[in-house]
Amino acid sequence: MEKDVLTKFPRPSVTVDTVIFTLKNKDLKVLLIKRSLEPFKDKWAIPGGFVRVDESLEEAAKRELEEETGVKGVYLEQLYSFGDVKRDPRGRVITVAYFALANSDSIILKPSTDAYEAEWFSISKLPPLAFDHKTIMEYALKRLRWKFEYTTVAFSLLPKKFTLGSLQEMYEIVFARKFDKRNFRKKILSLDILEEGEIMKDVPHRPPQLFSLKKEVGIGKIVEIVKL
Amino acid sequence: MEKDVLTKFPRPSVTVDTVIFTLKNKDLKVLLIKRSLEPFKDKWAIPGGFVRVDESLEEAAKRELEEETGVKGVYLEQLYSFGDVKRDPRGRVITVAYFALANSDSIILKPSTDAYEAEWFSISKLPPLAFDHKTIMEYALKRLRWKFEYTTVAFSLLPKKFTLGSLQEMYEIVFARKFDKRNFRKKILSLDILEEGEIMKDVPHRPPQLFSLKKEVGIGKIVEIVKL
DNA sequence: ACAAAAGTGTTGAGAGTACACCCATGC
DNA sequence: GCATGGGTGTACTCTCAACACTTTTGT
Repeated sequence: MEKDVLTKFPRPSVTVDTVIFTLKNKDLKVLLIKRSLEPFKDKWAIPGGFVRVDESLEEAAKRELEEETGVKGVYLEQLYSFGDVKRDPRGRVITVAYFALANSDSIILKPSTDAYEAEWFSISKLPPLAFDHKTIMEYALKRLRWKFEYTTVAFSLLPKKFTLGSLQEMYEIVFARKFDKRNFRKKILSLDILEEGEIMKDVPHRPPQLFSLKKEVGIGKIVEIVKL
Repeated sequence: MEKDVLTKFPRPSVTVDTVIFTLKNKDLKVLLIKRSLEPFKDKWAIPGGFVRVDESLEEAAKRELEEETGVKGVYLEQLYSFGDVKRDPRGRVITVAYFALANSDSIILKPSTDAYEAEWFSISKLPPLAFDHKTIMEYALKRLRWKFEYTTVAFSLLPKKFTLGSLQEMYEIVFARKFDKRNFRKKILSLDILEEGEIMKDVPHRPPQLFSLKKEVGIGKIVEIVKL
């Protein structure tokens, strides 16, 4: 009797789709895969797949992410669930979207196979996307900017040790605007979330101070990084 | 062939659960229903139900909400999706949680039936909850406070015309602290989101100015209402 | 007259913004 | 010596926070 209620209703399929951001060549990029099957054959899509019965939503997202990028331990958070009746022409499919931030140095993309091609796209030059993935992408970008403004997630896109210059450059890429160098540095340092490391060597200019995020701060902490 | 992929994986059940907040007797309340069936028989739970194949997630949440409270047109937004493997002992059930804000004057609770009882609980005196509903509730409360701080959603809990006093009282209830009257009024008025209405009559004290939210502002707009 | 809530201004502290030049290194 | 990013301070403005008394009405 208890289980009856679960079988009484037709069940939708559930997928997870993960928008994976990285920073490459001074540009903000997302990973897309080219579909090799109908529907939307040869269109680009956000990587994802079906949730298995023995894994949680987050586990599913992590598994798919690792399958696609060979990377573990990236920053991952749930974005939103999309469940319009007709979002997938094959039938009723609800997707739980995630967004991830990966340091591009640590990513080893699986080589493209017959089954699919994967490629990094600049967010300013996205191709047409399958399903409702354009909506998901817009949602992810909004969330990314918000997270950059109010939390420490940005540091997950940088190596452990970084310069204030590279941090500022990253913010300028994500917000597509310049910040005043003195004000930016003053603001970041006043947050008391960084600790000094060594001085970088062998650079063709004045050697910069390296910083790292204080261990006790952690990724994702809310701190109002940038007040525009 | 296209449909094969949907049947290849066992499909989970999908529900929507909606945390419905209201303001009653100077207290922040949520609507809970008492379960009449196992599992968790006689425990209190967040109202919800299964998503039908022919309705979107939001439509499902609206339908359930109307069934429970007889109210349409309340503020409703998606909260988060919870999908731990063992969150429901009956089997794999993923729930998409919503949160809603309803003006208590406009709510007509369905009378309790054999099937279930519904009751408003003060958020400071919640009973033990079924499933993972405690987690969902905590999540909803966090989101509520955030939304009050940064957006205009609060106005959906008030009648169309309200006094600054009642607005401040509501904020004090939600944040469980006092605000300075002069600073609060100054801040709200400086946002330029209100318009003046009549003067309230027949009150046993100085008659207050009534205000309403400017039509062009709308519920949910981001404005940094309160900077604590 | 008194109870009850409405209404009203000023000041000091801290944060945000605008702005320009010198520094240390590799080549 | 020159190209390249790194590093630094001040003055103005604006917002936030603290704080107490008078007004208008109904009873």
